[in-house]
Amino acid sequence: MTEKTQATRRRGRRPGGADTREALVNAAREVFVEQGYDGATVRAIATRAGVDAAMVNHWFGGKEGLFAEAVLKLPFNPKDVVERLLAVEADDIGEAIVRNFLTIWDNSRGGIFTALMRSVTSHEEAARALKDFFFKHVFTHVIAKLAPDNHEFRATLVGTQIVGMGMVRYVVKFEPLASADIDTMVAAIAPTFQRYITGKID
Amino acid sequence: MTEKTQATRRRGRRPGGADTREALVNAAREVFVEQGYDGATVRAIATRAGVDAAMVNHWFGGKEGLFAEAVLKLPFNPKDVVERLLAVEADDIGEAIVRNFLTIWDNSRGGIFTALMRSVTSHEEAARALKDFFFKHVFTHVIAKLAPDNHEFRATLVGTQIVGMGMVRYVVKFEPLASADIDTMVAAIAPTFQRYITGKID
DNA sequence: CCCTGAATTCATCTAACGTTGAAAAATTTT
DNA sequence: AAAATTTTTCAACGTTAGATGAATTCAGGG
Repeated sequence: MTEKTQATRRRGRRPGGADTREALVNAAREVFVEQGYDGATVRAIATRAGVDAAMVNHWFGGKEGLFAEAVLKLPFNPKDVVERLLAVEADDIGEAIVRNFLTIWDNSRGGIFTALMRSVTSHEEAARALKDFFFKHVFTHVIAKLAPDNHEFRATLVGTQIVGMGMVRYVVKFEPLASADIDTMVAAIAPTFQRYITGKID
Repeated sequence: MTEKTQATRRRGRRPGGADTREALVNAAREVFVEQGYDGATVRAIATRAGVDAAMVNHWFGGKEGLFAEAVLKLPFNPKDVVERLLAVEADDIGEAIVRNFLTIWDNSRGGIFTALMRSVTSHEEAARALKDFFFKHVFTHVIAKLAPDNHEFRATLVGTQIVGMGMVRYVVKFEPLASADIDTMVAAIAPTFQRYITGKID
């Protein structure tokens, strides 16, 4: 089995357009998701990418640089989400939030969300990144348009329910919520978002 | 400087009733809070406790045992919380939840909560502990008494908002929510809990 | 078609980790 | 008070991590 059709890897530059850099970023995303920052080893990432561990240093200056590139550089495409959220009527914003985020996160079976939370709880830089990027750029945008007052406080309230929803569904995986279909989640949670954005909060 | 008033520590049993075990548990709680499971080193914990790292093995069988003892053994006294929550009227349960949890957690400036989340996101055992212990024993108790139906689903909904509240307030520390006083938090979030427990969710 | 530079692997290096076993001192038991 | 037990430090081991420098191979410009 596993007949050696290829010669044993020799050193030196590899032929063809093999994009080592991209292979590393993809592998890193996977391994960071599965293992967290500390648990993920440079060697494991390099092995999965099919290259030598030294390439991490060559291309990213080290593990930290690869992490910044692979995990902190948005796996959740905020532009699209913001656009879709800005398109809905004020009364439908709660439902839109639940649907959009659950759809995105369910796609990776929660892996991306879990990785983000692992980073946020274990990595100072990641917590700042989430704060500045996610909340400030995504939410105050949407909320400044729809909320009557207290934009910033309302944005943080929305944040609590978003993060909590993901934590229970993907990280702690508490049933029956972890397996609930999206319609059920919408019925239960959308009113919370709706009130945090357009309702009375004091 | 640093005149050596004490003789250099010699080996052998120390005189007096110095409780090494307890010193280790306390130090471990601090270091696990600050560094998470992987980041916390046995040596750092032992140094803070003022003893040798080998004592961790002697008293707890290893790092894992110390973690179980220091972090997984309830820093939140569930008995008291459950009692207080069971005492309130059905219509006041939302406010009671916000007040009780924020009061407890604010006491440690969020350190205990942060440690728990770090453990939950990085440690399988901790996630299970939170699930079985916190949700099942604490919430289904309170909720089974007050909720009309769907006890388990309602309990998980409550969980989402509790965890999210703590994550934004203590871990990500997003303002203005992180510094909001408890009355403000009650006004904003209590209705969410109230609805998750006694309201319509489908 | 050579020659410079970029890409890649390999073999190490150093540092840090959790753990262990033996030695020594204090306490407890007999 | 001698013997047995418990507590503690110390030195060291085996592992594993991220990083590095030299050697080697390919690509591209003149």
